[in-house]
Amino acid sequence: MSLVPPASGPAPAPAPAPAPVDLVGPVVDWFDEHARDLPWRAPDRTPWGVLVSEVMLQQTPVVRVEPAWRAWLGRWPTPADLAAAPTADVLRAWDRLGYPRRALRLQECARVLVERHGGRVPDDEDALLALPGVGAYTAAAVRAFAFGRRAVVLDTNVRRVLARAVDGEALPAPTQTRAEVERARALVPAQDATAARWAAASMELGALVCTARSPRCGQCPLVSSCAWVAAGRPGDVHAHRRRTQAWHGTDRQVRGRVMALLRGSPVPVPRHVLDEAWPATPQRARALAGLLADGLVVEVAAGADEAPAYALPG
DNA sequence: AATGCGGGGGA
DNA sequence: TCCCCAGCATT
Repeated sequence: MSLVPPASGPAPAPAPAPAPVDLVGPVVDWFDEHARDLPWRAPDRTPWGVLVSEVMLQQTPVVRVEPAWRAWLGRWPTPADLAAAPTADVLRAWDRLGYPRRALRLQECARVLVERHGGRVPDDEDALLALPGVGAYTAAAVRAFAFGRRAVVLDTNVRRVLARAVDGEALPAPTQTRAEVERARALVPAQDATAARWAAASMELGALVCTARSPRCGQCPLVSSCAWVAAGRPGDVHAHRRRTQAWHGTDRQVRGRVMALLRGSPVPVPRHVLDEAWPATPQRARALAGLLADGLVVEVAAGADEAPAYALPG
């Protein structure tokens, strides 16, 4: 067989682009060996269980989600169960997973499922995206992991794997770009089952091997083709644009303090008790106003000559 | 595109 | 200490 075009006839087609290295095969094979045994991957999982796990995992690490997820599903095994629960119970069960607005939205989501989807989780992309607290990532993840459907699952792990293996960069850009989504889409296998497997496998590789710090390249199924390794593992070109989120003394810390106080109190908390929780008055007022606006805290009517008290809603 | 939004644990 | 973690909603 010769690659030389015939001397006559139509002009030769332009040389085809070099065949892209297969990322899917090695990563899926690696996953078959190294996948963690997580409860939301168990055969008896439900779509609702998968959805709950995905919402909890939005910015909270797996090790902290796992026990919370077990307790949550034991208490509210279906959307109808969560929809009927007092919101204060929901926020207390959320405990310290962080970003308690997620708990509020998860309950709103359960109520929408009951009212508009017969108490079931839909497998339709648009229906999922319309649910409170469900964005592009979560909708895709639920489709892939709960229903085994093809979806573009692009989370922080997959972004990092592709930034390294394909772009040769240490870390992806701080904010996700349209081009990244399109590239990820082009990589997703055509078959539903394979696509769902690739989604789980690429995320797992990022979580266990291709980690943000101290990646374990010696254990990586892509090491021989990785552009970042080939380039000598250069530093992060986006480092100058990453701002570290301040924490101490921020409104967020005050909000967290107030929520912890209210979670721990079976009765409404008078204003003066909150005053002791955080001495800086303008900041405390700002945080409280924000919590009230978010619906995470309600003001409880007090006696005629008493200062107001505060509690979790519902 | 940029911000605000919790909390904890490993490097 | 710093930084990262299966993001979302709002501006």
